[in-house]
Amino acid sequence: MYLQFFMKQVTRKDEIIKTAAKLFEKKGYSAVTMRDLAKAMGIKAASLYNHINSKQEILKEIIISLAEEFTEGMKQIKASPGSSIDKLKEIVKLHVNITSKNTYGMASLNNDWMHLEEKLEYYLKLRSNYEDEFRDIIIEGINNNEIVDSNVDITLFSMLSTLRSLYLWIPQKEDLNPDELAKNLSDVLINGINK
Amino acid sequence: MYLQFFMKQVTRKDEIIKTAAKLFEKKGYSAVTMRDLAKAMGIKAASLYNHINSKQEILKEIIISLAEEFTEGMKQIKASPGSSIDKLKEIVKLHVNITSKNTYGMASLNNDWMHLEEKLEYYLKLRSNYEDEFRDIIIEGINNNEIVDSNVDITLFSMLSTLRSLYLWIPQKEDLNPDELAKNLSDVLINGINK
DNA sequence: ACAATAAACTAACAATTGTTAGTTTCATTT
DNA sequence: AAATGAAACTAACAATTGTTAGTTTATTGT
Repeated sequence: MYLQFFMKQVTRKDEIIKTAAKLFEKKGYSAVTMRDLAKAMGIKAASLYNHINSKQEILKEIIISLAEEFTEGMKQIKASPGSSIDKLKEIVKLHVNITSKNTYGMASLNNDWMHLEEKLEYYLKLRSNYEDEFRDIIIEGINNNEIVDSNVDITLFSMLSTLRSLYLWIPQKEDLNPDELAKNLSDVLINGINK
Repeated sequence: MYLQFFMKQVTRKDEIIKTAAKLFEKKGYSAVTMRDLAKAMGIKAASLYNHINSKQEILKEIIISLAEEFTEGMKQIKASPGSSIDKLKEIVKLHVNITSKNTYGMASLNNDWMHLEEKLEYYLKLRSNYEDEFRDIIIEGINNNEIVDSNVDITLFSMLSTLRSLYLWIPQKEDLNPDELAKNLSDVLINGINK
């Protein structure tokens, strides 16, 4: 393959994972059978095992790679210059970008993480670290007099809930491009809706 | 039973539904077996069928009653006097109250509605009506110059996402009472966090 | 004491589950 | 032409699934 030097090869395994994510989004991990997945791929269930080791592994690949993307993004934002409000805007962008690229996977991340088993602990650690660093930015903003001094956890909760639900809304709003969505969303989240 | 005239009787079926909701919250509808549910009730799986007709029925009872509660609440808010902002505050209260009373059921409402089958269409209708009336209140507020004229759908999305995620946060914040939570939440959602 | 009722039980079922073993097909490389 | 390797296949498995039928147990009202 003469493309492999500058373009990441899409393996059969990748296709299976992508198709699985689509099915998981509709019915959830537990309700999707290996025969459902095989049918969606146009093959027999047993053939899937030439490419993957287990159903579990598919879920793990979907969720952990996304969780690590968020971790990496947060690390960069934390290290960046700019005000706390700027950093919050960057977090919004991070969520919009990752979710736009992989809405199906985000559904699994949000709804099926409890079925991770061996990787569950690792996932929970990434998630709680992420929330802690998010909270730190809010606290920093309050101390800098940039952010209004209301209940920190409620502020965090409100922003995170909205950002985590993005996967539900982005698919049906194709007219809005990611940059514009991120801008509008930042406006509402940061400035509120009161006139 | 001399209490039945002023207190609603708690039947065995009610206990099963309540226990099921707890299990569904942890692992999702599909991953919970009738044997899991029976074990949690301290009985055998077959005994459940003396009280319920099917696994499906349990899910239906959990979700539809909640959906109808929201529909009824929205109806009252719509008919109430007061500004659009007042109505939005009432919607926040509605969500906080219903979710506080039944966090487990709210998890099913959010994550397992797609498994409703016969009642799916009815549920989807209630939900889209609810969203429409929510949107109408926002639009009314913009026209009255109460609410800032940003993208209506993004405003709706942001508020609804936060309110729908309440079931994830209320259980771990027992110190905060519902009224105070509703007040703080309204503040953040309506006035934003910018100083 | 008797009958009625609620709520549990045992035993079993047909279907579906994730997965394994071994085999075949077919395009590419030697 | 022969060998290789990727990717499909058939057939089967042991376990688990929701559910039914028929029976036993305990409590309550007459």
